[in-house]
Order: sequence, then C-alpha cells, then structure tokens
Amino acid sequence: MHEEMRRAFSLFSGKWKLEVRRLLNQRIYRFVELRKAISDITQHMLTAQLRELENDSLIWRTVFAEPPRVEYETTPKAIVLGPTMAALATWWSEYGKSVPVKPNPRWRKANSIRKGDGTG
Amino acid sequence: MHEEMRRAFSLFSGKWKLEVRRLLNQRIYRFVELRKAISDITQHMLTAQLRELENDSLIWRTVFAEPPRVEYETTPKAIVLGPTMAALATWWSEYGKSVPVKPNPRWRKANSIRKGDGTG
DNA sequence: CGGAATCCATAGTGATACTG
DNA sequence: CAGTATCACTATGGATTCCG
Repeated sequence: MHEEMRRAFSLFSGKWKLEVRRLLNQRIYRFVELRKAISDITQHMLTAQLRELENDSLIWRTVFAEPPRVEYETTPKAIVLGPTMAALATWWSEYGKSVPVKPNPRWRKANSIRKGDGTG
Repeated sequence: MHEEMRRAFSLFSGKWKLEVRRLLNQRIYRFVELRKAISDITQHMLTAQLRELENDSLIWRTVFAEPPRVEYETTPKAIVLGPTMAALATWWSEYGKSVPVKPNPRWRKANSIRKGDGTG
C-alpha cells in the first residue's frame, strides 16, 4: 500500500507541478499564460514540468496552428485528485504548524499500541 | 491555497518519510526495528529522515536508559493525515497507470471551461 | 545501540542562448 | 510562440568511518 502512496507522491514531486495542476484544474491555459501565472518559473522549467505531467497523463497538450499556440488542460485522472489535494491543504491549515506536546512516556506506554489507520 | 499543498507535500518529500510514517502509524518502533523494517535504508539516512520528521512534529522521539534504546512514534498531527494518505494510495490504484484518451479538440472546446474543484 | 562527521555521486533546478 | 541545448549550481541521497 505504501508503494502506491510513494508513486502518487512522485507524480507531483517537481517543484512547480502542484501549482500547474492547481491552475489547470480551473481552466485551459496556454503556455504563455502559465508563464505569466507562475511568474518565478523559467521557460525551461515550465516546459520540463509540463512534459513530465503530460507523460504521466495528468495533463493534455494540444497544438494549434491558427493562431499559433499550445494549450494545456487537465485530464480526468488529475481532476478526481482534486478533493484529496484539498484535504491535504486543509490538513496543513489545521495542523501544519502545530507542535503537539509529547505526554509523559511512563503513562503513555500503557496504551501505546494503536490500530491501523487504513494506510498500512 | 496551493502554498498549503506545497508545504504539506514537502513534509514528506524525503525518500523514506512516507515509509516511516506508515510504519509508525501502526505501532511504536525502536531505531533498530525501523532499520530492519526498511531494509534498504542506511543508518545515516534513517537518522536524517527521523530528525526531519521529528522537527516537523510528525513523530516523537523518546530515549530510554534501560534497556538502552530510542523509541519513535507518530504524533496526533500525523495520525489525522492517515485517511488522506489512504485516499492518495487509492487514487493511484484506480488511476495511477491509466492513460485517458484526449477527445477531439474541436468539439471539446465547446465545454472547456470547468468549475473549480475546491483546491484552488 | 543510536547516533555524528566527512566525503562523494547523482538528481533536480535554474540562467542563458539559440531555433522552427 | 513554444520550445531545445548547454552549462552551472544546489539539494538530496548514500558510503564510510568514528563515537559515547
């Protein structure tokens, strides 16, 4: 089961992929539009990240002749991931910066064996 | 919103962090046990990944004198993330290797504007 | 047992220039 | 407009050695 998690994670391991996914989940973008939307990214990196996302079938790439442009859009595969991504963002908002206090080891030992959470 | 996703992702960006999280979400592990459970990891890397997870308050570290050992366990902060991680794994199982077919651009343009999915 | 310190290989990222 | 090609830099991962 953890192998799936690792692979799912790796699909978005690129520095800009999450941002690209978020944008394309809203509407179709042209290459230039993405560059403007992600102001800090270089042309080189944007191309690279888009290629990887495309190879993983997370986005579609369409070339148009007139007017000359390339459009990018999400695939259904990426769309269904939206709620999970939202959950991740919510988790960070709620717990991200929190620092839970460790209880005393002595009385914590008693009930230290937890059940699984479904991921293991 | 995407900043939260990026930060949440970065907490588990280390090569072995997802595996450590999965193990510790089941029970408390000693350092040696983790090394045996994750057979390919080096002592150096295990220490490094554990330190980072600890600094992010995703795991707790407890030193015991007798018998000499160090125990690691998840924090509640990491526990609540379980279902989301499970969702990610499920997503990979269902869609991970799928390659959705891109419909013809011409009639696809008509309804190309989608609503948001909550992430962005 | 559970580290720390050092060194090295590789992958990821980025700046720049050039092209169909 | 949307790339490709180089090169440089940085982060990450890993092998090895030593330590309380």
